[in-house]
Amino acid sequence: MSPKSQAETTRRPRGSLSRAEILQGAFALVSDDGVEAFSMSRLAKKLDIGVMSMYWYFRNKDDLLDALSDEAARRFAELLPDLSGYPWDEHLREYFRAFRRIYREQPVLRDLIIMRAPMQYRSHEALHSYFERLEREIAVLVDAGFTIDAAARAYAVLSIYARGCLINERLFADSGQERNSAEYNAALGQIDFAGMPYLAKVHGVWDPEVAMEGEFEHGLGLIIEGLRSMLEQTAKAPGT
Amino acid sequence: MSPKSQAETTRRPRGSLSRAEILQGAFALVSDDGVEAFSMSRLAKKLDIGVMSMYWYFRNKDDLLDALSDEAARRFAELLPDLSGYPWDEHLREYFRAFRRIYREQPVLRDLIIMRAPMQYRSHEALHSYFERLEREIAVLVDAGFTIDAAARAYAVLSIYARGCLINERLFADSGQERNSAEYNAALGQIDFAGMPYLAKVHGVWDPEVAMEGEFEHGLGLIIEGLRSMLEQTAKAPGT
DNA sequence: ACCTGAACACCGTTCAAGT
DNA sequence: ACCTGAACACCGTTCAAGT
Repeated sequence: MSPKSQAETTRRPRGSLSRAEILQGAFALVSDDGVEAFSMSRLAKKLDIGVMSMYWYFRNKDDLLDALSDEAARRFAELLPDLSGYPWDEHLREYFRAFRRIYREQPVLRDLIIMRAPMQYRSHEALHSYFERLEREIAVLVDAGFTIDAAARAYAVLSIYARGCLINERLFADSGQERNSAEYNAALGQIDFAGMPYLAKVHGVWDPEVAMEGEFEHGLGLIIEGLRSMLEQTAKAPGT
Repeated sequence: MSPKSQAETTRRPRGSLSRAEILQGAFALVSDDGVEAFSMSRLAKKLDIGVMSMYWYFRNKDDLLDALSDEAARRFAELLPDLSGYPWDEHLREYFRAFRRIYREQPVLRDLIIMRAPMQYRSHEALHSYFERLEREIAVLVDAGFTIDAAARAYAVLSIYARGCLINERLFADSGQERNSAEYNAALGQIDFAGMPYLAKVHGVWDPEVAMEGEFEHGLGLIIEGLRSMLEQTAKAPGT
């Protein structure tokens, strides 16, 4: 009956398993059910192996997830579009729009990269290609007149902001399902906005659904505007 | 010998337990050992009660943690300084400096508020006092000439940025201990910066320790600069 | 109404094998 | 060298009591 009935007592031959096969299965599992549903037992069952077999290739669960995040970071980098040719401000805007779009379209990548440690590039190759990307982004800003430091910091600020938005959206999404929309809206309905004239006019904005859409774009514009203002000031200042 | 020897067979009297006592114990436990170390069993042992006793007051672990976050949000609000009297830009800067300082000084609050769902204010009172705070912050910006919408969005952008920085610092802190500093630095050492002239000059900045300190301030200044620039443009535009 | 223990289905990992 | 099952110490929660 079960597909196992044949293999019930068979043991996998020596070279039949591999790091790559485990990672591939893990990626599929996280894709389908999310990181929080991922467990060593479930992966073992999916791959039809003993749980302990994976401990030959990975020290522990965390080590496996780290390798998985590294793989996710590689896939993410491949999805970034080529944006050469834009002026610096449009370049930044499009870069971080693409950044957000990719993570929103592929929740696996978001869960493995954004929601886990900020530095996923543990392997040498991944780290190298990350730095190359960074170098190109910094170059765009330096060519536009920013100092190297200002360029690096600008990229960092925008990254943190974009990551913050994605984390916010994620946390809202999975807490907002049952308990919040009910309890939160009930609590919200009871609020008396009489003493809060300003909030009364915008409190529609605090509806998560409404807020998130415009929010990211607005902050992106704000930070780029700050950069433009900074650039103009330093351009005037030195004089000679 | 053990303090339990007396009470070994005694059963707690009816009114001896309370929501407040459980939350207090839970807060202490999370303070001491962090959220990820928190478990129902540990809390029960600490309070010297049966594990199931807590399920009379809370539906489940998540429900308990939600209530705990609500309590944490209340404590956070009390720690915010009064900043009336500052001009709008200095006000924003000081507000979010205080925001970050509190969470850095009290990791419990950070773990319970920043690292969990973005909307912790489930109870009516907590939500109300949050909105009152929001109203005051928006008022500062509206008085300075911002539209209500721009003011609300400005606050949201700065919140997301500040939260993003705190999350980054947190994730770095607990992943950076053993595995990263060793493996990451090893990988970093192998990188050939020959083809990356800009990064070669700033890559000290990417050392987490160095980066984090100036990073927050820089982004704060950048966003406020963007706001100033926006304010000047709208002030000129309408004319009459 | 309030507190509890036994039992269940999970989890990650150690250890001592098997081949 | 590579794969495995039994066993351990945990976890959250259901259920069926106790008082």
